[in-house]
Amino acid sequence: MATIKKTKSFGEHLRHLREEAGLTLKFVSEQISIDTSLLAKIERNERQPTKQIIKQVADFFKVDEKDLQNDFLSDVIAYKILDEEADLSILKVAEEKVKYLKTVHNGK
Amino acid sequence: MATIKKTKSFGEHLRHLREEAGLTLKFVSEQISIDTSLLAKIERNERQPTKQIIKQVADFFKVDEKDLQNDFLSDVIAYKILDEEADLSILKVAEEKVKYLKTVHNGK
DNA sequence: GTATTTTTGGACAATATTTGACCAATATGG
DNA sequence: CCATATTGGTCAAATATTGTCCAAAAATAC
Repeated sequence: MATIKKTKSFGEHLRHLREEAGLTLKFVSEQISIDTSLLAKIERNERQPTKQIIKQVADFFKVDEKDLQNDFLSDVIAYKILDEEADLSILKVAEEKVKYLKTVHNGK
Repeated sequence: MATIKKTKSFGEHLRHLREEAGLTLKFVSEQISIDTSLLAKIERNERQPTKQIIKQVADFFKVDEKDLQNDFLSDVIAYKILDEEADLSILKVAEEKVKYLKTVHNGK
């Protein structure tokens, strides 16, 4: 019960913000000037938000933009892993690669 | 010195396999029937290998296909993080999301 | 119930990204 | 030099993604 759903998907998170504020898709989408259907799809993870949209949403709901961006990025990664049916262990490998690539410093 | 470079990029790994076998790009690319220049780019991480190509390479060098695939996927993730200049901590978040999404089981 | 509002879902053109092929330029090394 | 290996650029074609439009379905209110 006391389960805090920290690990919502990006879309669920968005929806949560909106519903908590008691607002409709139509209203919010108009405020940030995007199509209602597009926002709905983003909440259902059927469309990816652009950085622009993430910024607008963050501003609108007064949450940290970087946090939202990270939330979205971790979503992308999670879905990729599910997609490819890859093992979770590759995250560790990815982490080491990031460190490696950072030191190698070929900012490519 | 005794540093084992476990965390090579996918391309480096490929190149390593090829050079260890003492083979040229031309030869290997002909064996697996892809353009020499394409294979070169893959080794330099300038082109992404298709699953097909990964399979062919794995077969050719007699390495485990799944391993190669994972190697590539972790590369993709690592580059994405570098790209977005995201914090490594999002990997932990991604991990939790994978677990969450698996239980929620909306195999979507 | 039915009217109204909200949300979902599909179709689709527009746009963006990625791919692989081709070929020239550059390196490597006899 | 010459031959062979590798790199790098360009580009059309293939592929993927986007946002819009609109209709269907679901929820909410009356």
